Amino acid sequence: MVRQEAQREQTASMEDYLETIANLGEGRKVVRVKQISEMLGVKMPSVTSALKKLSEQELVEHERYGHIKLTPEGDKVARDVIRRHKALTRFFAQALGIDHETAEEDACKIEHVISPLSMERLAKFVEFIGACPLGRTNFPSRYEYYLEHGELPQDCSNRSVKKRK
Amino acid sequence: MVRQEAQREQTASMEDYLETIANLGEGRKVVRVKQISEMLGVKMPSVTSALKKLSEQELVEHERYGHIKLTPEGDKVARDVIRRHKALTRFFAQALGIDHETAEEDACKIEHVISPLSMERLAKFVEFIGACPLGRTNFPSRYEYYLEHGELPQDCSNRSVKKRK
DNA sequence: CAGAATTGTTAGACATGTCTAACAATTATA
DNA sequence: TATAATTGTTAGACATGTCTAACAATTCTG
Repeated sequence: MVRQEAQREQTASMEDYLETIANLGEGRKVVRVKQISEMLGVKMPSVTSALKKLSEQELVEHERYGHIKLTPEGDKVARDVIRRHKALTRFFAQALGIDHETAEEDACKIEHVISPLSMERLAKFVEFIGACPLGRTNFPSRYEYYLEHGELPQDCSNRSVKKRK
Repeated sequence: MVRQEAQREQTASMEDYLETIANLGEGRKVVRVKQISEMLGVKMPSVTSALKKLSEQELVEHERYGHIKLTPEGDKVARDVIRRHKALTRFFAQALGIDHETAEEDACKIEHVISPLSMERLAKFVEFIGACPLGRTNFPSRYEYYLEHGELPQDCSNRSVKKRK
């Protein structure tokens, strides 16, 4: 319950800017203030202002009216945000069966606040159910049945565990 | 990626205050500014200021130097935050095997940003693995093996699925 | 019950991050 | 290439939520 700001390196906002710049810059594409502003749903002056802060921290290279580019350090931070984002999206979509849009929205929020430990475990969970056929057949199918019918499938009781031959 | 503030009823901060007041008030206990401030790790003037806002919204009853109490509406909001908090804590602790302290911290953050759909699914997931013995035996035990050894347990491969008799 | 200790409030500063309005630079095009 | 359209920046307002310092009320205690 205690809210003792865990001294994150970056705020959620700044992480969003870095993430967006990395995504827009994929494949050496030129990144523009306008694009960033549209992607994040903010006005251009907000972007300019964020770029100024990120430049001061040497996470972004940016000169007036000029190019926008992540520094190696900025890229490192961005990659990490993107890694969390992807793992969370996979979790919501693949493990919980959430529609992709909602999965994305939740990932966007949670990526900024989740602890490294939970993040790691969550990623492993997704890996696990993807990799383990037993996980896949026993978990998702019965889980989906449960979601749909609100009660456990027939073979899901203490008795059936033993009885099965 | 778009950050179009989903018009939450309350900000994360205000939700934290409501949640804390509800928790401190359990069993008709008197709630004090000092306690709230300690619980949330903020100074007392921050609490006074938050109480003023919440009073204006009629979520809290508070008179100068007097009692602090949730209105029925405030209680409704607080209960909902607490419900999310508990479900998230259970998920991290019971499903992912995270230590209780970290589970709490993550719940505290995520409770303010997760979508209703994901929240519901996540709760159902925890219910499911708690209720379904097949879920329990097939999922957590192999999952834990995977966490510990970094690779799948022996009976977890396409071959073994068929072979098992 | 009076002074001391504690608790609570007010006023106002500050940080973050957003916005609008006005202006400047760049780019496209007639 | 001059002008129009677009893109980007600056300046400054505003909202949220925190803090410190100073003061006020309440409660404890000798």
